[in-house]
Amino acid sequence: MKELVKIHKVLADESRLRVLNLFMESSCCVCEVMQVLDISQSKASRILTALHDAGILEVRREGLWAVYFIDGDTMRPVVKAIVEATTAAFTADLQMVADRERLKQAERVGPACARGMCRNRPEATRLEQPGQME
Amino acid sequence: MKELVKIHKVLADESRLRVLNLFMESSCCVCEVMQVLDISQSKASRILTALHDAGILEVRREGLWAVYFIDGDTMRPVVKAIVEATTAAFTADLQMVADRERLKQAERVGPACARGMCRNRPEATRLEQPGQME
DNA sequence: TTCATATATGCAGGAATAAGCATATAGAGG
DNA sequence: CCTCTATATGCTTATTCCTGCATATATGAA
Repeated sequence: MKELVKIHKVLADESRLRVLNLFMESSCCVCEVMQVLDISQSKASRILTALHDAGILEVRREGLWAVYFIDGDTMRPVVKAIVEATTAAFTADLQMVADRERLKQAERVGPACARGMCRNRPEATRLEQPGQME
Repeated sequence: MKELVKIHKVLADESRLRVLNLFMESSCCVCEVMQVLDISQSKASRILTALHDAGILEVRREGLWAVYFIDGDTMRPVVKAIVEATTAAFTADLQMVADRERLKQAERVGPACARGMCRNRPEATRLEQPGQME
């Protein structure tokens, strides 16, 4: 009951839905999410944390990176059913398709690099953002 | 996309979930909802309106009563899938079972009667509310 | 230890939401 | 027309939510 409210609450936000959509493509870390959606680092981090708290995502640490991912086996059945019903609607959505496409081009570099402020990899720049589509 | 946000937003509330649960039992009107959940008339009305706006419930007018109901055929597939995944979790929930049970005892009388202020049917009293269960 | 980089989080302002109260609307029946 | 009853809604207040900014924490390397 409380769990149901929590799940729907976390999915009742456009940005969080867009992030969830990325995980249909692959696992990703904070830096990739912020690149693809062109959002701030804190926002990306909070979204991933929220999806994790709701039992949708798992995390593992890989060096400096926190890699979030979906694990259908550990996900609770109720959660899984709702997530699947939701992601099913992503496949055909233009915005979502574009996001997943952009994820493929994202590099696993951090916020500094993504902002072009990294001395070690100055060539890593922010991904191009298309105009809003709806 | 906008639709997905809307659906999850309307389901991200305990009272609205409890109301949705009632429709697994049968169609109902505002007065029955307010009796079973022991909430105000305006709150019951707003909840039903919200579920209707989200495309979950339909309405028909029966005299003075507005009868809301679920129509699986007219419901949009996305909505239907999410609603079904959600209601599946209701069947085992104690609170939900109790609510559905109480709905069977509810009479289709209006707010005035439910408050015991109706001259024509003074015997119609508010249903007993059990202690909070979780 | 100290630095560099990636991620998490405390805080504050503004926006959206929820609920009660009072009132408006609508149908049924004189 | 008027009255009664059921439902819808405008207004106000309290609370919750979202986000940016700044800062803290964590990991790896020198």
